[in-house]
Amino acid sequence: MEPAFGEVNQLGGVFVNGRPLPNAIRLRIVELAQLGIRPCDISRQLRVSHGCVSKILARYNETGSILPGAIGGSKPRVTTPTVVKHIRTYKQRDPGIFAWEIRDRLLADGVCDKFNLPSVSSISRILRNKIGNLSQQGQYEKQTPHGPPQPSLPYNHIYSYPTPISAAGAKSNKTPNGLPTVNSYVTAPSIPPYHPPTPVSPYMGYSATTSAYVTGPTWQPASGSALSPHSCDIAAPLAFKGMAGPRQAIHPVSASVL
DNA sequence: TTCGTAACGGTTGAC
DNA sequence: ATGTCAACCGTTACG
Repeated sequence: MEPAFGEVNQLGGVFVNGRPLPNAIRLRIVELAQLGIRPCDISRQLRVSHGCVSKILARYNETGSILPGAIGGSKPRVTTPTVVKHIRTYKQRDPGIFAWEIRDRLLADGVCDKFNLPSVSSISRILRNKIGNLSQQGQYEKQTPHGPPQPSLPYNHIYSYPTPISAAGAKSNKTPNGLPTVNSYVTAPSIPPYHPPTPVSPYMGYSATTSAYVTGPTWQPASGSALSPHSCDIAAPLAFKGMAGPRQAIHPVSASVL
């Protein structure tokens, strides 16, 4: 269960333990830094620990992305893209093939050795989840081992912001009623750019300050920064220029195919 | 005083 | 359907 309210840090800011700061704040941190504000001042102003400011800024400098890293999941240890590809081929050539036969073939064909040979149940799962109806394949093509570091934009209903860029983060995967909202942030422009200050925001400090809502011109991050080169079109994703570093800053749009 | 970072308690999600 | 576990989270405290 997600907490309805977060905890309060030493600076009076609200956070949810174990969860990333909302993108609105992450973005604000970067914006302020680009405006020349010192990290320690950003920390105080936004009531985010300096450790966190430091980390977000460092990551931004390194990857160009304000997004948190991919949380959870596990790397496929055996079901690499190559393996999946072979399994698909076997299945295409012989739709009636059994998982254990596929397993044997992977070994026989040298696709896997005995150490990385998927179990029969893994193969079954691949068949089920990644290949399924062979007529509509292809969606799983060329994924990095960990898949796209699915920017965990989700969650956020507890921090909901009225800032213009909230489009980038104000999205929850599972709505309270359990409806899986799909990629709402991609189509974010459809949401009204400005709700008046939300009364629900637990971020007291943030919403209280005058600078909080980055209203109007103020928020325009200087000259064509990486944040929003063009203020036109899709608001959200622009914040994430995709110079993929080691961490692979993936563009939210491309990351959310489905 | 500022800032980088390890330790910590926490959540997540592919397997 | 459920449990495991390695990934990431932000805060705190130390240097």
